[in-house]
Amino acid sequence: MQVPHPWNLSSEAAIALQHELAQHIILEDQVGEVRYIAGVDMAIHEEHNMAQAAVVLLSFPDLEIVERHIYEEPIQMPYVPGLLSFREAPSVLGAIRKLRQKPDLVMVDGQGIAHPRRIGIGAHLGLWLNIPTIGCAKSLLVGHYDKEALDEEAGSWVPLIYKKEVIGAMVRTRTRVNPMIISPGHLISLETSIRYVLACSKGYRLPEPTRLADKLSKDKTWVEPEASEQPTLWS
DNA sequence: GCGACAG
DNA sequence: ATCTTGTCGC
Repeated sequence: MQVPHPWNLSSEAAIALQHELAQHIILEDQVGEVRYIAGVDMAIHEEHNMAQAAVVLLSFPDLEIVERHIYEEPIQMPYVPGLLSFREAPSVLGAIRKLRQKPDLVMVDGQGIAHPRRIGIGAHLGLWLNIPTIGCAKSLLVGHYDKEALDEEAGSWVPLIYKKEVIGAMVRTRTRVNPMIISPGHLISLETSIRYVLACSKGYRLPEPTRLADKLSKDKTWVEPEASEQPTLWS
């Protein structure tokens, strides 16, 4: 398939590319042993037209911080509902490139396949990296669910439906707090996605990987540690 | 035609 | 995403 591909596309070209790429998304588990989970997120400094992407690598199941990196670059694309990956993925990939250890699973802020064309930024990144990914969004892009059927207790969830199909789940990661929208990205099933999200939830609405990445992306005092001489043993 | 619309 | 203080509840 066409990965890599350019990211600065017109909306029409981007949508056409999504239709093509969506054909290659795999929702069967190909998740081997999970020892490292990465969380990624991005913040914007509108005044300087800069994007600050962050990646935090955690050990699993301990969830101890192993690595954290920041990557900055000018914003290239505007935010267009349904085309978020074209705005954020380039920066996020810049941050992921700094990882010394390859993650076994990546949790992304945004939708996985819970998207109009079944390829939100979570799924898109999974395809690009060829690594299992999970989409963890704070709000809905598309889909509906039975609000009454979702219990208030942490751990409960209900399926997210779109055009008669299950595209994800509304997951209560914390008691009496708005649910997170969870959907598989690539190389993983919905059930497994929910399992890892709950295993990474530690008393906050956002699971640890994305919660820490979110915090780091907004950090203005962060100074990237001394670049090591060790070569990366993957990307 | 009219709303809805990840971050 | 970002603009922003205090405040209610576990």
